[in-house]
Amino acid sequence: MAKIKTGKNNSKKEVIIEKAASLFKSKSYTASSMRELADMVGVEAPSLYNHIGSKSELLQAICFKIGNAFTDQVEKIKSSKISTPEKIEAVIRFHIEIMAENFDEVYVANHEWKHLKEPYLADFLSIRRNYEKSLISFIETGIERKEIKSVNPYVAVLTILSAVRGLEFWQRNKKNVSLQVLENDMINHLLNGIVK
Amino acid sequence: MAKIKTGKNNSKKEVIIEKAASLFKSKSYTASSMRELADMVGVEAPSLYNHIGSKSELLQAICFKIGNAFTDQVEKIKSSKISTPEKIEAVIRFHIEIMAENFDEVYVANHEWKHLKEPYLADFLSIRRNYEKSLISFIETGIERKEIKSVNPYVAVLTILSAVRGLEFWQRNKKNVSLQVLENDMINHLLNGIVK
DNA sequence: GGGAAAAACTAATAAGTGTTAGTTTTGCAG
DNA sequence: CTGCAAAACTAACACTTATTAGTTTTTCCC
Repeated sequence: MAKIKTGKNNSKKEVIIEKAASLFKSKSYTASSMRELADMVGVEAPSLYNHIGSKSELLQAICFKIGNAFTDQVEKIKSSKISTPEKIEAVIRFHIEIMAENFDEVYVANHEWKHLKEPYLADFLSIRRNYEKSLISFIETGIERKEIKSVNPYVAVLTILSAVRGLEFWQRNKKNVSLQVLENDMINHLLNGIVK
Repeated sequence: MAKIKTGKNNSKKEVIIEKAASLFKSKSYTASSMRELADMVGVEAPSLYNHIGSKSELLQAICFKIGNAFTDQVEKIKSSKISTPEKIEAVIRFHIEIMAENFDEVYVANHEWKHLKEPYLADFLSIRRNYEKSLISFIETGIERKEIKSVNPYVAVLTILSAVRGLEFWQRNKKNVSLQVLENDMINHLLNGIVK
């Protein structure tokens, strides 16, 4: 029995997950009710359970979709032979890209992962830790190769990742600053600073 | 009738707010119950209402305490006659300082302000917007004075504020990186970059 | 069109929510 | 020691929560 297609090329389960991401983003996971989600989907709450297992399964789907997207991208960069500044530039670019395409999901993964249940919480944190380690080793290699100043790699990664995460605040100024300016300026700032 | 002092020099209301910040930080505002908070204070839930008006009043107290702390500091810098890079350095330093001293409150203000009720939500957002504007005008002045590269001021502020906000992730590595290294490295990174 | 599976519905449950009412205990001023 | 106010308590309310059970409707292949 083929899965039912609704509208585009998404199963109903995927539609529910998308709407859940939007709802969880605007109201937070705990403050979102299955009844509200059902309203958005256009159905009564119990009907959701014909397609999903539970509320927390929705959060899991969102968090791991995003976690895996970032991990996949960083693995690609790891195996490419470009300079360290170029690697960092590539990281910032795919962060912005993933965020632009999956804004709600990224937001939810960043803000609501705390409400994952074990063992998913531990798994998610492990994914994040590994991702961080990959970036730290980029910086370490760059320092060895004298491409990067002799800084504390952990602090550099913290600074870069935090700055990039802050893109979630950018939306409200969409009109004033284009995606291109944002991307290029942030890369320049994080690589070369802003002092003349 | 003097306020009752418990332990140090805090009224019971202040103790409740402190515990609330700790609880809201670890479980989020919506997922925290007044019964849990009461447990932490060592009292039954209804007794809390002898000292506070409501759950959301606690969130208000936390958010505006932090919002005002940041506003006060930025006003001081505004009226000091130092160079723009020095101003930015000062901003980063007091962010780290306020965060080190009021970790839970800063975390809650950053993550849970969404659950403020009107008109407090609008007030809080207004405080934040004004704070951002102050920083943007620092950068603009710096560009005029040729102290700062000709960058988009909004993006520069977004980058700096986001990086500094990311300090909330630092705690788990307290052992590895000292506060001094963190502070100095981040300032250097955000001013001068990391590329050799 | 008949039949089966998928997915919708209504009704209900058990647990947890913030908060109020009413009462008892505590702690201090005179 | 008396009296009074502050602050604790228990009991309860009105509501919302995620989820299950049981039933009816819809969808779709043959």
